[in-house]
Amino acid sequence: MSATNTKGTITLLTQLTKVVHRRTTEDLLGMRWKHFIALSSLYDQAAMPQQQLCESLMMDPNNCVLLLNELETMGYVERRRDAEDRRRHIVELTSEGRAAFKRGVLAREAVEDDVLQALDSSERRTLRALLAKALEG
Amino acid sequence: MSATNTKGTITLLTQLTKVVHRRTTEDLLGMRWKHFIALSSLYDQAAMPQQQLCESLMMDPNNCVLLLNELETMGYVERRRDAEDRRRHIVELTSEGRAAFKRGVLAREAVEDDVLQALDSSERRTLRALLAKALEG
DNA sequence: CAGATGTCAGACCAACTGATATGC
DNA sequence: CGCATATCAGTTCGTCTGACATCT
Repeated sequence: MSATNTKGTITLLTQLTKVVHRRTTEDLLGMRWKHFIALSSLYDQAAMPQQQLCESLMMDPNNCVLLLNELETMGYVERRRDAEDRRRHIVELTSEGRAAFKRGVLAREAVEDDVLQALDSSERRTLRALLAKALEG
Repeated sequence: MSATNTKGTITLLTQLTKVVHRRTTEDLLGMRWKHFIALSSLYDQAAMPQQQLCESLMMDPNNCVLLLNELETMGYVERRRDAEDRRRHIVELTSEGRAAFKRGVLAREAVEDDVLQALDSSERRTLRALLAKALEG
């Protein structure tokens, strides 16, 4: 085992994520990071069952409840009962939530530029593609 | 803004890190992830000032104290006063710590294989290089 | 004395565990 | 009744803040 090989890919991954979180301030994003991630999932598919949202956020259902409580208080999402199965809640993005998310995207792009400044645009595309591929697998 | 572009690179980064942490159990690694990261820094450079260690771990000094207390209790590191500047502590990896780290590396490699299974070895090398480059910048 | 380093105690936040309520 | 979904309370964990001690 060489000295240069002691920092594995997932160690680097963890450390870069730490840098991202340090630089993504609530002021910059207009909301907390976890709220932004949640809105991000809802933006692509405006209404989805609460459970499905939890899964896509890799969050356990208990935490998801608390998160949605907060988002609902902020006026960014709404929960309504599924008519077909009244145990389920359908989560919907409000127009206010949609607008807040769009504002956040600009902030995220700024952080991304900052954190990935050492990479040119081709390298960034490659990085993004590799991360996406790893997550699919 | 297209729907497929709403998940930026740093969002994917965050989510992949989440997957990693879920799969890196304490049992598998033989210690907690944060302890492993600390030993990793000390492995390359067996003795270093406490403050420098904190910085390389991107951790604030207060937390670093607590972390080192734990590692010292486990018998993996030792702290001694710097003779040249008695305010400073030099942190040293013990032979026991060295051995525990080596065992952990095997576990980490297994998790890495698991998490990055969708990527071939060339893609993994590329990913690792891009992450390292971004962290240097 | 001022500044640097390290230590600890307390507050604070985020995540997990277990119990409860409702509907299938 | 057993199972699924959602909710909340309590606990636990990790991190941050502020006060203090030591040393230059």
